[in-house]
Amino acid sequence: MNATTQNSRADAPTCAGDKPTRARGPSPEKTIQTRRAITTAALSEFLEKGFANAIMENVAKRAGVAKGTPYRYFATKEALFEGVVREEIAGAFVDVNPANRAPGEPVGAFLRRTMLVAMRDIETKGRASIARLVLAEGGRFPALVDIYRREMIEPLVAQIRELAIAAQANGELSGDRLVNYPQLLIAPIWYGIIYNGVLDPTHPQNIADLFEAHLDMVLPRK
Amino acid sequence: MNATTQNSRADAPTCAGDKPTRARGPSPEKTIQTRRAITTAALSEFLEKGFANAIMENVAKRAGVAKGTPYRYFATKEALFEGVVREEIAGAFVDVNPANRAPGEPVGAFLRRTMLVAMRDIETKGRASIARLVLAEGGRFPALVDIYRREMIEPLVAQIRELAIAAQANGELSGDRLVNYPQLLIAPIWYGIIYNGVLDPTHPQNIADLFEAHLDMVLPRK
Amino acid sequence: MNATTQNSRADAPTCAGDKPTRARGPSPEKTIQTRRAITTAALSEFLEKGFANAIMENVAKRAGVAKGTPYRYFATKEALFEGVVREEIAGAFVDVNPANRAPGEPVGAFLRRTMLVAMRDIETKGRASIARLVLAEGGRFPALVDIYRREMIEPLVAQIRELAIAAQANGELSGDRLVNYPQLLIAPIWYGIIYNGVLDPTHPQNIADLFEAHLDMVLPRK
Amino acid sequence: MNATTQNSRADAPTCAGDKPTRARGPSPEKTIQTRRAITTAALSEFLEKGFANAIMENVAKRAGVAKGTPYRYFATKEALFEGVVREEIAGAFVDVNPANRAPGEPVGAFLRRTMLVAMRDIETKGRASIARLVLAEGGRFPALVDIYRREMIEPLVAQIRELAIAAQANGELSGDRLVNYPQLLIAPIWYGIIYNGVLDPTHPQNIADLFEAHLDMVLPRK
DNA sequence: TATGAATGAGTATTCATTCAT
DNA sequence: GATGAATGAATACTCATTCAT
Repeated sequence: MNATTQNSRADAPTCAGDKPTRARGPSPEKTIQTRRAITTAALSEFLEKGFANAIMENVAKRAGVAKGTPYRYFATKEALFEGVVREEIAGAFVDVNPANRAPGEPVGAFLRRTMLVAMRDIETKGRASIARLVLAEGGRFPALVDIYRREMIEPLVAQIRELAIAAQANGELSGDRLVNYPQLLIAPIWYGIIYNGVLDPTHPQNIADLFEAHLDMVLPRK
Repeated sequence: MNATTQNSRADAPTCAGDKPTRARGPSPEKTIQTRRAITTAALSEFLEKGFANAIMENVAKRAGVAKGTPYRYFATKEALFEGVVREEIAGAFVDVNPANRAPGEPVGAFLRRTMLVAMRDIETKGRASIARLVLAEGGRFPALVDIYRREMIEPLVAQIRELAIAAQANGELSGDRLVNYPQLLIAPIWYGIIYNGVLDPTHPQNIADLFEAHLDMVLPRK
Repeated sequence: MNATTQNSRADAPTCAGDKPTRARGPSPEKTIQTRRAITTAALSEFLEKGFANAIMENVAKRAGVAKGTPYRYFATKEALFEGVVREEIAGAFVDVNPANRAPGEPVGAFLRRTMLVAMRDIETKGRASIARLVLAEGGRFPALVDIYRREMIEPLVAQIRELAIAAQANGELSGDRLVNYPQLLIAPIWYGIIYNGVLDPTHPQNIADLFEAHLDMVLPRK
Repeated sequence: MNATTQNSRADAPTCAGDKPTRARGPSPEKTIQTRRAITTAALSEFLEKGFANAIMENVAKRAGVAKGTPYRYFATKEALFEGVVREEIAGAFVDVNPANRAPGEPVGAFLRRTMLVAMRDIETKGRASIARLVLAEGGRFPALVDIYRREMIEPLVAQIRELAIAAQANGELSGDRLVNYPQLLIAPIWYGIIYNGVLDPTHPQNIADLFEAHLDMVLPRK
């Protein structure tokens, strides 16, 4: 807010006439950094422990701030959780916009070069973790699930339905099952997510491979 | 089921054909009733609130017993949770034993008359709920997941793999994707489970329909 | 372990006309046995854990009876404790009655052949344990301490005072310290009791040796 | 004692001779006050009730803090007990270092002007109470007893042994009983401690008088 | 008399949240 | 804005005691 007015104060044992280059007042950059440190720390904590077992003081420690500081950014633990997960959800969308399909490009090919590619790093980019968090805590945070559904699931399913229609039109697909149940296309991805996260974390499956095999069955190349 | 344990009184050696020897002390039947009341109550509580938010005293209240009574049966909240879920898991197995396939019966037909049928009541019989509980709490209860995987997932996937091989052999199935990834067959079920439980409980999908559509794509009739 | 004790009932599947030598109704001997089993068990439990940490159910188990049985003999845990300790106190008295001193026998000699001898088995006979129990729990059980003082300490100290007077009279003892503070004679015994029980149980002192050295200083032979 | 720790604020580098740099956060002095209030309260509670019957909430109340506050300083009731008793033990040592004996001063005289004097306020200074606490709870807190033995008993007994040797050398003492059993010198003190604390609190003995009479018998003046 | 299932008052402990500095 | 000491509601768990059988 008051840009460049305030110093971290510790840096400013300013006695008479000893004035720093920057004026006093809170530095907005620092605030933003602090906030990011807190959300990052909180995400880790929530991913590791789940909401109920996450401890606010741990979040503060991980972020390198005092116990009370997170409360300056989020009024409650719940608000922190929702805020953090909401932000992460926002960046996790997988886009298979039919408009990007090249003219004459088979739907299968299009999905392979877009969605399948996105699946390669679903684990490393944290998207799978967020999905698991939503699954585990969704029951207690319907608002979060609403966002997730609205921003992630529904748009994706809608795009897939369009693609299914196109695939039906160009003969790649026989029958209307995928048109009626476009979710069937992403079901293996969810399976991979829960398998790797919960069912058998010690023997993780490659989600992309799983998805590719599924594509091969449902939308065979050629 | 617990006939052996509970009838200790009825089995007791009686004299002139009349009343049992064991005349003193509390009745074992009551114990069994109490235990059942507690596990039932606990299951509801855990399903509603999750492990961390379940309150032992609520369990007792729901069961109509005193606060301390559940501790006579389960040493800790954790033991209660594991005990209850374990018992439920035991009764949730879906069996598609290939040995039950009629000679000459197409694999698709077999799956439709066994697995698809089982899916009709997956929600009402509590199997879906248990699956969700395992998903939500599995991170904190690896032992539970181990059981679930060992008793539910792995046997089922093994059976499916066998069926996939059979399907490949009799020409129902082209390619070996389902042989390599038999999980793909049940992925839609998991999707339905998490969809109905978390992603959009207000618009539940019919899991059987979803599964049937999937079967139609992967193992078309005729 | 308790097979022998507990099946007293199982051994008597008495049917019609098969009548035991003893009539029915409670056998007074058995009652007495049960009572003794309980007090013995309770003493061990209290000695091991102290009053507060002693558990009634453990007492019952050690005694080979059901949880409720001790309550038929002692109304409360406190009553059990007091009853048990009281009984033990009764049997622990060390008698140095001056009347037993042989005519002309030096007081020192008399004490060596009576009290010193009693000290040899103070640990093995449980007298030291009881003393420690009284010390540790006396604060919470003044009534117990009253008994202990009245039945053990005061009579003993009175006897010692008499002996001190006699010793003074016959020239064994110079000065009236032991007449005024007869407790000084038994102080080393108490020291030994607390040393062996609390201060350093791993290097127990021989209480009799300690007491003898003390006697040698205070009432030297010849 | 804690001068170093507590004056951190006063020591802070100040500018033109005015207010300290550390302007933010709670004051460390208050922390020290709180801690002391808690340990003091805890000591009273433990002395009155013993460990098992002491109630944490009472400690907090006595200290004038909230129920949770003691846990900021001591992780558990046990830690609080050990911490408090440990601190008290540290300040309770009775020193009769032979090096302080004046040249030519009789050992008896030395003990009268050092140890006997220390005995005058053994009850008022809380040393007797601590000893009783160690006696009563030592069974459950061996670590505490270890400290007590290492810091109090053993050094004292070692010093007494040295003095006994000196007394033997200068003819004050005949025989080697006190050299072999130096504990005999302090036995009356222990007797007084347990007598006043447990055996007959309503008729407390003057421990110093008791000890003096003992000295008179063992190390007579002149 | 004896049994042991059930009771529920009593307590240690945790941790989100507040607020004086 | 930031700090971290203090707060106190919430809860798991224990165990003496009761009483129907």
